[in-house]
Amino acid sequence: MQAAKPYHHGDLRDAVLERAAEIIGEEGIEALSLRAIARDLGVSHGAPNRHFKTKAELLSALATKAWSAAKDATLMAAEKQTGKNAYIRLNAMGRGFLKWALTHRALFTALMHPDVTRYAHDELLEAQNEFRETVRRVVVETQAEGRHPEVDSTILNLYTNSVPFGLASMLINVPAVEQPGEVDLDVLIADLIELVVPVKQFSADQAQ
Amino acid sequence: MQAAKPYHHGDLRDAVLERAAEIIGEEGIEALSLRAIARDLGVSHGAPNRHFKTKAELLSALATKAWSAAKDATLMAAEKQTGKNAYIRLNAMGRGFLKWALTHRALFTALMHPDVTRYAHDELLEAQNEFRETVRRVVVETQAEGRHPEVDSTILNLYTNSVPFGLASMLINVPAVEQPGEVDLDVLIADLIELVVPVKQFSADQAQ
DNA sequence: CAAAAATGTAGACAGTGACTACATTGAGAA
DNA sequence: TTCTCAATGTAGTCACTGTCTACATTTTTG
Repeated sequence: MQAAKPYHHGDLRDAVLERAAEIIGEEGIEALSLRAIARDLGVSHGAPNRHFKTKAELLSALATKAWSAAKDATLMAAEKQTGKNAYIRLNAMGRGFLKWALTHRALFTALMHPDVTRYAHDELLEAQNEFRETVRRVVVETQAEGRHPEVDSTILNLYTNSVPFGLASMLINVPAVEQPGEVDLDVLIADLIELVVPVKQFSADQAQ
Repeated sequence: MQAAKPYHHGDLRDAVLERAAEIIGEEGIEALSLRAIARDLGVSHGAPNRHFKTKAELLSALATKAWSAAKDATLMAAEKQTGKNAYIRLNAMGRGFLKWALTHRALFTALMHPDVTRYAHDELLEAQNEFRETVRRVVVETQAEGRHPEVDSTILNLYTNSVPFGLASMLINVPAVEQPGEVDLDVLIADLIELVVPVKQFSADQAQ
C-alpha cells in the first residue's frame, strides 16, 4: 500500500503561489479564492493562512515574484547583447520584457493589479525597485550616447517604461484590441520597441 | 412631518455606479461589494440586482462609462485645437487623456481591470471601439503629415496609445513610482507626450 | 381604470476570508 | 539519543458576500 498522505505538504507556500497564478490565468483574478486553492492542493482550508495571513498578502507575494521574474527576463535579454552599445541593449530589454509579459499574463496581471499598491510589503517594494534600477541604468546610458539629451532623465525613463507596460496592459486587459498571431509576435514586438529605442540605425544591412 | 422615504429610489442605477467609483477610489476595487453599496444608498441588499444582475455586470457598466468619459475628455482636448495640424491635435489628445486618467483614477482602474475583458458586454465593446476609432483617425492623419511613414499604421496606433495608457497605469497602480506634484503635473504630461507626438517643431518661439 | 411591467424588500443558501483551539511533525538543544 | 518547542496543518466558527427566490409597492401603458 501507498504511504499515507503526509501531514505536512512540504512546499505549500510555493504551491499556493503557483496555483494562484494558474487560477488567475484561467478564471481571472476576481475568481481567486484561498479556499479553492486549498481544495485544489488537497489541504485544509486554513492551511494557506499559515503562509499568507490575508488574501492581500498572497497577491503581494505573487506580485513580488512577478517583479523578480520580469527583472530576470529583462536582464537575460540584455546579457545576450553584452558589449553592444546601450541602444541595442535597451532595445533588447524592452523586447525581452514585453515577450515575458505576454507569455506570463497572470504574473503581469498581478504586477499591475490596482490593489497590490495598497498593501505593498517591503519585499514587494524591494523587488520592484530592483527592476526599476535595472532599466534606469541603461536608459541613462542611452542618453549619454545621444538619445533625447534635451529631456530630463526621469521623464525619459518614465516614457521608456511606459511603452512596454502600456502595450502589455492593453494587449492583455483591453477587450478586442488587435491580438497578434503567434508567428507575428516577435516582429510586432520588435517594430513597436523600435519606435521607442531605435536600433536600425546601427544595423548596416538596414541602410535604406 | 417629513414625507416618508419613497419606495422607489428614482435613479438607483446611476447612484450605484457613482458610489461604486467612489469606493474603488477610496478602498480599492477588491473592497467593492454590492451589499455595501446598497447599505450606503439606503436600499435593500437586493435592490442593485435589479440593475446589475451580477457584480461583473456592474464592473462592465462602470468600464463602459469610463470608456465614454475617456473619449469625451480626449475629444474635448482635440476640439480646442480645431484647424491646427494633426500633430498638434493628437498631442493635445494625449495630454487630455492622460490628465483625465490621473484625475479619474477609479474610472481608469475600471477601464483596465483584468476581469472586465472576460465579461465584456456589447455596450462595453461599443464604447471602447468609439474611443479607439477617435484616436486612430488622428493617428492616421499624423502619418499622412509625415510622422513615422515607414511604420504600419496599426503599429503606430498601438504605440501611440501605449504611452498614455502605460503612464497612467504605472502612475496609478505601481507602488513608489515617482509621483509628480500637483503643480508639475501639466508640465510632466506635456514633456512625456512630446516624446510620442512632438509639436515643439511647430512652435516658433521654441526654436532653439 | 385595470393589467402588466418595473422596481424595491426580505429571507435563504452556499461560498469566502479570517479567526480560534487543537493536532501533528520536524529541527535543534540538552 | 531524547525532549522541547516552533512550524505547519486541521476543524470549527463567525460575519459577510453574491445570487436566487417569493412577495410588496409603484409606475406605465393599453
